[in-house]
Amino acid sequence: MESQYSPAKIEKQWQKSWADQKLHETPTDNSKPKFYALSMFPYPSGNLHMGHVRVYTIVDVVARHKRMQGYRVLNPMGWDAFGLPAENAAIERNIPPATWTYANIDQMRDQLKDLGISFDWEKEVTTCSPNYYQWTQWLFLQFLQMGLAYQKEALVNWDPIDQTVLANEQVDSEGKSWRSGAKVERKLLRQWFFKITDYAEQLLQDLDQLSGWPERVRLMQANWIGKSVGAHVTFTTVAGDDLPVFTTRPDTLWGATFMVISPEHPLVEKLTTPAQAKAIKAYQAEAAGKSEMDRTAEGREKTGVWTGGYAINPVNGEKIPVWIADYVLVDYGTGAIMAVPAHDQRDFEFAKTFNLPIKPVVQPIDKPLSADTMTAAYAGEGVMVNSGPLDGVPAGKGKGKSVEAAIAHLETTQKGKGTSNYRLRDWLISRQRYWGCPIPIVHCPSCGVVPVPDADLPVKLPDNVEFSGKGSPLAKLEDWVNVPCPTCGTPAKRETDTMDTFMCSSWYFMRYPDAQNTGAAFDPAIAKDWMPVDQYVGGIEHAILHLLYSRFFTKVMRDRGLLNCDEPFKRLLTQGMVQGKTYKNPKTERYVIPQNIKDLVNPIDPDTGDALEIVYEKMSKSKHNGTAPGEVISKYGADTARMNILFKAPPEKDLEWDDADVEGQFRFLNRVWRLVTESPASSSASTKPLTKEEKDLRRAIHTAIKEVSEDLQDEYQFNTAISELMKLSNALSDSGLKQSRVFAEGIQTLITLLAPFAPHIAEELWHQIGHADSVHQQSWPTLDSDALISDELTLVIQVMGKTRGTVQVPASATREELETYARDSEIGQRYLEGQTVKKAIVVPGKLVNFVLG
RNA sequence: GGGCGAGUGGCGGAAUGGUAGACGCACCACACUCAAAAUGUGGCGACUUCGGUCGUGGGAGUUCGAGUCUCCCCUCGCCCACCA
Repeated sequence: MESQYSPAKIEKQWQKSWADQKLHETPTDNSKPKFYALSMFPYPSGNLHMGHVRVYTIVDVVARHKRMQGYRVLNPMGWDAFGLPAENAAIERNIPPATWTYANIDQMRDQLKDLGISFDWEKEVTTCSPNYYQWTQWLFLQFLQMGLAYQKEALVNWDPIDQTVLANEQVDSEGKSWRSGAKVERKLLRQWFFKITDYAEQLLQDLDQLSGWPERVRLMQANWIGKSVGAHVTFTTVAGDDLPVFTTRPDTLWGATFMVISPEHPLVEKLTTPAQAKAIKAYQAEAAGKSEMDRTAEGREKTGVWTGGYAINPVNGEKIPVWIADYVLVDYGTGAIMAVPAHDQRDFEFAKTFNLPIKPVVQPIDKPLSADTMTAAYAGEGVMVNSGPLDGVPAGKGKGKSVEAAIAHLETTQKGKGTSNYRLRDWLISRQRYWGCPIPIVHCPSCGVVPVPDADLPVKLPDNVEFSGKGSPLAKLEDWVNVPCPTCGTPAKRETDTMDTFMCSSWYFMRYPDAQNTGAAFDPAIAKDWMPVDQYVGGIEHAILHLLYSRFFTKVMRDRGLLNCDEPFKRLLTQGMVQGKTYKNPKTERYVIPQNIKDLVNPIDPDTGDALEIVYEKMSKSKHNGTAPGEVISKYGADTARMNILFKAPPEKDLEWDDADVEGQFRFLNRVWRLVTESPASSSASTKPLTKEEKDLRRAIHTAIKEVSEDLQDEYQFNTAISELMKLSNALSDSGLKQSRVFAEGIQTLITLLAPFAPHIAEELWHQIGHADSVHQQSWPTLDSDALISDELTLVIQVMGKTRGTVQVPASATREELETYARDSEIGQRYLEGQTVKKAIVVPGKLVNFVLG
């Protein structure tokens, strides 16, 4: 029994035992309440890193705790397996993407199993497997049927070397492709889109339901959706074409002195006069070469060209010039603005640059504005002037009255209407890539866009593809591309674009509860039972895209009758980054490899002799600051790795990983091991009343139950939960009550409370103290609140709000008695001698504060 | 420019308006050892005339009492941003 704690020996053994017992399989017994624990599934890069260890450990503690609380828990895992790295591997190493991906998955699955995470592997999903992407394709067709998937010409990032579209995230801040390094072009291409904008208002409104989400994630989503309230106003070109604009300041319509439309606006050509044609063409060409990043950079000088054309202001019939400028974006609003230089800073700068008229229509009460003397646009309060029917209306903060009045005027005169505009744009889902889910569409010369019939799904990715790195390999496969039209049978061509991988990850959590279903994406009854996810855990980097897309999918599936929840994730925990310890030379800005440093406390650069700074930064090879989870596990065991990552910081905060700290956690587990294994196998079965020492120990035990339970209840505070376990362990060691039944209760409690955090050692010790069943199938310890009651309490004595000392008093003392105890105590006498007590503030159970006169 | 967070010992971090620094790391001393490691015990905010005094980024305020609440300022981090 008194062997040494040897994680290598026990961890493998228990992992196997749990798998054999199918301990983590999702129960099918619906009598228990459900709890769906979900962690963001990883991209199978091949190696687990510390960030993975952190998420999956967190979700595992939650899942194990919920099981012990009597829930039926679903804790699944899968692989976000499509994506560029597999194609790059194929190009660089001549390995098929599938082979590379599946090998990585096998390796990472083993690494996850080494960590002892209680995933139900029966529910595993892999997005690149045909039995998964068949249903991604089916979902695409549902969207198509619902009118939520469409094709349109769009300006996209085009890499001229690799000949593919790139996502915005794949273009660096200098507008270059992350892979080829080529300057990315803006190219107008026919692409597939999802109409997420139809759900913009719901996606915004329903953020209010998400009280279990971090406030900042909700704000980020709200920012991203970017609702602005204003009016849609139709200007007319002199030639008679409608030229609508969106504005948040319809009250300033009378101050519009020119219009600006984006260089890509469809009316540019028609508006341009022959004299201006050359300048316009040149400007358009220049704008096309710039990435959106370049065009929208702050502080840029205003540029633009007059088309030579004019438009009519609908409210006053004024004829105003129409310019093009790249600060107006084609895909925001209507791609055109009315410019009110007197009250909008951008318009003001533009007017100053090109010497265009400025006409104030809001006058501040105190000092009137004049177009000649203004140095900046005025956006403050005032009274409407020069604005026809609006004259005299107050324009204030929030622009209240004047905006309402303007909208009312526009609506009665039918020149515009109040509306909202969103920053959110439709989701471009097509990619000219091989390693993605094929879009199940056939383009037929006579029938047009034809969906592949459900019975013919999945449209499988062909094997034996050549990877050159230039363009989409699918487009070059003649015998794959050429197919008969599903409708008319005449020769037609397959869609060669694949889907954005975010498509695959937008519904994986709906698939998990029914992961093995071969006849449907999921059984709606099963999905309705398990959804929504009760606790989602993942990185903050997905705060916008993945979470927004998943929310969108959920709403669409609900509208399709396949789900009955509005939101997919009831609670969200965004865990912080795991940073590594770096030794940085502040002079040379270089990172020094730790092995070269002898003194780890006051390190010196071995090359230059400079003192090094210790800073924690994101783990990366170039900084020599990565620690592979496998190294920690083989040296100290998974339990120590888990404990350290949970203890070092609260889950939402960035965590500074230092290999040296691991020792501390290993020491703690060793102490627990010795505490348990060196205790007598049986304790006295006495029924005598408890001694004071026993009562004290019992209070420590139940305090631990209370604190750990609370730390796992609302906000997850694993770090303080573990410190409570340490306190309990210390209390047991210090108690000297090894023979007592209370001590036995303490040991049993300690092991049970420890189980979610360090599952292997808890299981081993549970068996060592004589149990045959699994600790993970025990009920979570129940709190005996009577055990928390103490006969005595420590009364704090304050004088004028300053703490002067404490005194032990009976817990039953009344207010008056507490005051007397404090006054008569040594401390009280010392500080109150010769003083007049004006009043005494008594906080029962806490303190007495004497206010002197 | 707009919005949201956060600033506590050498370090990570604890603190329902009520003994600031729990728990741990590092460090120091002692015990055990031929020695080291491991382990155990004790110490560990600063100043101090050993009575105390000061101390949670800075400044004011509310309160019997403020790390915590209010206002102003500083610094750092994140999100959005020529968004009409």
